[in-house]
Amino acid sequence: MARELVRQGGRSARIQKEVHAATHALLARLDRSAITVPMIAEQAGVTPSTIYRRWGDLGSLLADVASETLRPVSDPDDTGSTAGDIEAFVLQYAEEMSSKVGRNLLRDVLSEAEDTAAAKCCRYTYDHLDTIAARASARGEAAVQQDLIIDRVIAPICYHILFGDREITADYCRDLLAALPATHRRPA
Amino acid sequence: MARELVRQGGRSARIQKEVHAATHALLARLDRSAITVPMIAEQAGVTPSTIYRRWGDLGSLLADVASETLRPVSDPDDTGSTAGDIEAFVLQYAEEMSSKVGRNLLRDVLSEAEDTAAAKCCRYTYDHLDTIAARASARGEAAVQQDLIIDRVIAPICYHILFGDREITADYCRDLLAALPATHRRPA
DNA sequence: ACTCTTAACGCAAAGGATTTGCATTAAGGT
DNA sequence: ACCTTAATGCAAATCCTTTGCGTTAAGAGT
Repeated sequence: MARELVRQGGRSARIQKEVHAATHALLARLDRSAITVPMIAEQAGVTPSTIYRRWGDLGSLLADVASETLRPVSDPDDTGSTAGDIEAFVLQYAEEMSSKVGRNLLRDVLSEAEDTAAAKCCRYTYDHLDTIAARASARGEAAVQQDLIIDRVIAPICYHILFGDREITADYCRDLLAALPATHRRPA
Repeated sequence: MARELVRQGGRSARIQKEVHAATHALLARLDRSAITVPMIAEQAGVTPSTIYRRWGDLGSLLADVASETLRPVSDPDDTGSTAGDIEAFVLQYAEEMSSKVGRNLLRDVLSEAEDTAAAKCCRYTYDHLDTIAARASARGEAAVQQDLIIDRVIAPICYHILFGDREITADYCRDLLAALPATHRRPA
């Protein structure tokens, strides 16, 4: 993970953007194992030593980029009901993460010893559930139990993606959702 | 992950053992990020190129060693009841995996693109549950639902270890177990 | 037991990646 | 506008990784 910079404006910010963009571009057309720091540096128009000094090594840079990629661009869909919001969010999460690129992003984020990137990604999930919970309370619906959704739905999805011991289908996700307490699921 | 060797006896086997042992020894006294292939090679008394040719890179070797380390040395404890067996197994799993070394092993195993090591580790868990299930059926107890234990207990434990968003305590594990269907838990 | 084939290894040179010292540039504060 | 120093660029030094070629020994066949 990148250390926090003291100077965040101008050149530093521009270089960070260039390096991230270069990494994306390379990830899009090359296998992860074929990508090197000097390659990224060249594509970004910086010297390798800049990347080494800011990010430490390739793994940290990839983790940083991955956690940035996984940052949600918008709030989860508002379907009108809490159960619907949760289902929509979970299905989208599962689809995104179980794809080949999603699995790679997950791996990059989780394989760093410094778990800043992992914490960031984890927070995105909690944030989405917060948003859904806020809507629920605005509608006067029962409170959303975040932890239960993480433990009973998100966690098994991640487990199977990482260990590769089963396919993540929409039906499987719906089964997980159906096993939640009644306040969190759609009426059957 | 190591490719499968055509010749498995004599020298090859000895070298594999030496390299694994050397990796263990280094892992025990150095930070993972400080370990290199040449270091392992020297400690094992082989040339680096041998390691590169057999394992490909450091990550694959570490994944191989980690999956070997995680191989269980014995069957799960027989506590006399299925619920007891499950609880004992889960608590031990959680303790082993949530420790610093356990977390590192998990990371090493999961960060490889080739998921042979991950599949191996995953299988160990299933095998243990199989053993517990066989005992249950020998005792005439209800069948153990493997998948349910993976999804509802093992998966959340792994999720929180990997993302670092909460401590894994014995109480937390027991809470997960208590939420299982009655046939899988201890009487309250 | 002996031979044969070739997988796996050791060695060393070549090719890259990573680190580091020093000069330069430019953020952010005065 | 000036000053301090964080962050970068450059290049040399170091270390890791790959590769060609000769050697060793595993496993099959006789």
